[in-house]
Amino acid sequence: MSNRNSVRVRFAPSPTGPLHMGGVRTALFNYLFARQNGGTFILRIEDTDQTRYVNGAEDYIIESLKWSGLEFDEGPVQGGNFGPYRQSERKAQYREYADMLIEKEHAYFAFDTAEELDQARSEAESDGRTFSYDEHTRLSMKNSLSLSSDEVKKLLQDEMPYVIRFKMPEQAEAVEDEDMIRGKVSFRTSDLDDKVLFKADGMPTYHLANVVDDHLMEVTHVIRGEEWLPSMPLHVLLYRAFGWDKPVFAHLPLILKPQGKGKLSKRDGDKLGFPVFPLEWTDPETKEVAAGYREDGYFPEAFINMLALLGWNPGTEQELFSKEELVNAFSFDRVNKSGARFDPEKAKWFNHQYLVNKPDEELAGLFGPVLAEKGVVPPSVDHLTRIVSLVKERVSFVADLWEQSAFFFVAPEEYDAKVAKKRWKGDVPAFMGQLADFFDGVSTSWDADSLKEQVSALIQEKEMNFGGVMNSLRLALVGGSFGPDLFTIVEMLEKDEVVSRIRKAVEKLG
RNA sequence: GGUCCCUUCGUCUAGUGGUUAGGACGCCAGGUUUUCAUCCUGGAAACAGGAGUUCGAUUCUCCUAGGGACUGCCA
Repeated sequence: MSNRNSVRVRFAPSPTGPLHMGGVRTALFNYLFARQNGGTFILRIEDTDQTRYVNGAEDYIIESLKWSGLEFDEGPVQGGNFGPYRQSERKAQYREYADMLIEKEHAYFAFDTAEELDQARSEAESDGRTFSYDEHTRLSMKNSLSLSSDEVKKLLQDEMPYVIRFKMPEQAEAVEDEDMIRGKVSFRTSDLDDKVLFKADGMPTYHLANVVDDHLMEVTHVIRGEEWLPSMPLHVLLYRAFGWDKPVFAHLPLILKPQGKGKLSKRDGDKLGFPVFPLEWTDPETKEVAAGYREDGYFPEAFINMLALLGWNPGTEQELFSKEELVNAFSFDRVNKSGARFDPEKAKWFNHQYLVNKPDEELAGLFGPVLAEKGVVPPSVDHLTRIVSLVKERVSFVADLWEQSAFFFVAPEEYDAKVAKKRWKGDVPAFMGQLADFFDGVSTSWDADSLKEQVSALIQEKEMNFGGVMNSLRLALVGGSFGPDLFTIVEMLEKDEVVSRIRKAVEKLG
């Protein structure tokens, strides 16, 4: 590594489908660590499996990171000094490194067909064992270790398909590594098998490509999901076989499903009604649509904040963090070892916090398109801003502002039956007619305070029940028993509208 | 099955060899709002089990149980 002091980390997803929220969190922790250390955040596309490549997945990954605000410094879009950043475009070099290992006798050719391997596996299974391609079995398989050099030469000349396997050291030893999150993690080589490094289709496997690229790209810290922990010893051994310094590893805890067993999956989202993907995704094959946080109305800052607290905590009681605050506060010392169950309710709470803290003008701007969708002629910016300020504390999402404020734009067509039954009775209906006449006759300034004063006086004069009248008036104006201060509503609705809504209610409710 | 990782309220988590085991989400109750929501106050709610070390373990060690990941010419 040329420059040991500068931190270089990478997020290396495989374009086999939409990026999972767990993937975004992995990217986030890489990003935070890079920014905190003035380092470089790299995006590398690991597309070595041609059979699993999904169209549009790479664009999806890039757009997801962009939406999440995780800008990378080097990657397939903007390039960099260590490109290309797609493994398919680095294809040529991997063979060279595989050959290097063969030369050093750390790897060998294996000619076993998929069928032969399947057979070996099922035979072992019927014996109650598990087949492992390792020092005990490799000599009974078809490879350059078991065959004579002439035989191998001939097979190669005949263009017999083959893979290149790593030769796990025969001498039993413990492979240890100091993980940034887990501390010392140890495996015995005798438990490990001879993994394929180079496939018959001319592409490297993840293990080879990953180690070679991390080395070539001068990656200093490998921050990835816990699912990679079992392959850590192989990777350590590969670095050693190449004679390279290994990066520092950090294996992140998994994100588990909200209920039941196992890690979070796409199905959980469908079942429990929350997104597992940052952006909406339409499967190019089935046309199935999977929900996204963006489309569901989450703010990227809230999404990122929520994700950061899933597996990491600041050690203080602070829960709301801007991206900059996260960069400063983040530390691997405070990343948990155990998997974290995802809680959709808490995700909503985060969004609510961000929504409430947003300036009313900004929310009004975001609310505009929702109104347009509802066919409402948008009011002035000032008016809309005021409406938003009155109802924003009641919602978690911009789209929900509609149900809390629709009555400001559209007169109610229906009235909450329960409220009507409880309030709209006795001498109230008759009084409501008088109230409409009163409002109609108001010639003084139309503002909440003075209207409240006058109406209160009227109620007192007629010896009406204040609560009954107020709730009935609310029912007439709003259609239900919810919403902000009643006289503020009266003021904002303006005289004609208030009068007409009361008369309409009197007519409809009798 | 094998290997490895993990284990504090329902969930996310803080924490210490001696604490009333703290906070947040959610839930419940009361207050404010003559509505609803917000907000405020309060409440229920956890150290997986068993040994050992120790004057004393939730904290250290071991075992058990439970959970998870991996075990592919997938990543």
